Amino acid sequence: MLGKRLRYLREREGLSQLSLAKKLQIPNQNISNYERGFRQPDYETLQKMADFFDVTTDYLLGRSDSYKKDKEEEDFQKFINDPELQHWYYEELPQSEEDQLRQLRKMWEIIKGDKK
Amino acid sequence: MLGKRLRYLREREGLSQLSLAKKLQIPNQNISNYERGFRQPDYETLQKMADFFDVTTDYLLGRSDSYKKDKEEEDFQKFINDPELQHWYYEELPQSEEDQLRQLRKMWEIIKGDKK
DNA sequence: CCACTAAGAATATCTTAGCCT
DNA sequence: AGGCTAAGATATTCTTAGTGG
Repeated sequence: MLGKRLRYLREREGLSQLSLAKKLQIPNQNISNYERGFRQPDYETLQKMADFFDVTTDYLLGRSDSYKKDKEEEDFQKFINDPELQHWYYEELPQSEEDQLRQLRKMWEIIKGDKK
Repeated sequence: MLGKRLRYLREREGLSQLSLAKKLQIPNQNISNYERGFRQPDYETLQKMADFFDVTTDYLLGRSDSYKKDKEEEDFQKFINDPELQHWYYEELPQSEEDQLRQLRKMWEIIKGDKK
């Protein structure tokens, strides 16, 4: 199933196996093997592909027919990538990335308010 | 990252590695190795885990902090698993599963109407 | 009971090169 | 170019115990 999705996405972008391979930093033979279902990429490569095509791994694996990321999650990602936020937040409190994320998520929950 | 998520979900359910292993039909040593990040399950097992805990693979892999499936997709899944639908649809037209899915998706788009 | 460790066996993937259209 | 195939080398996972809390 991953093979079909991968081929679909690649051709959709008008890319050759080789050009995609270069972008993903892997040999083009691997792409061929993945698309034909002869090999399964390791998780790192799977996620590279998901990132590159901007889809979920569930979509790549054929678990979901929707390529879209979770809406809420998407909104949150936009929130934490807001330049303004970065300006007043990140420079203030040096702390672990995990703690930052947890804190930001709480703030986000508050900001979006009663939508919950 | 998968390890953390897996352990979290398992303990959340109050399961031992052994009991989870039995449910997933794999040796309990594998669970231990996955949780500690020494091994990576194949995609089949990954999806078994996602199904069992009812989360996305993106969540398991740590790509998403949201465990929730895409709302739209979830609704669609409910739709196609509706017993009534199965009754009047599946028995009528024998065709490939892919075609069925494509057709059902179109119907679903129509049914949910202007929500789009 | 529960989680972790070890080591050989089994499997899968990677790499490199070549072939076909 | 673009895509596929082959085979040895490499790396990973599985299996089957066994250890310790």
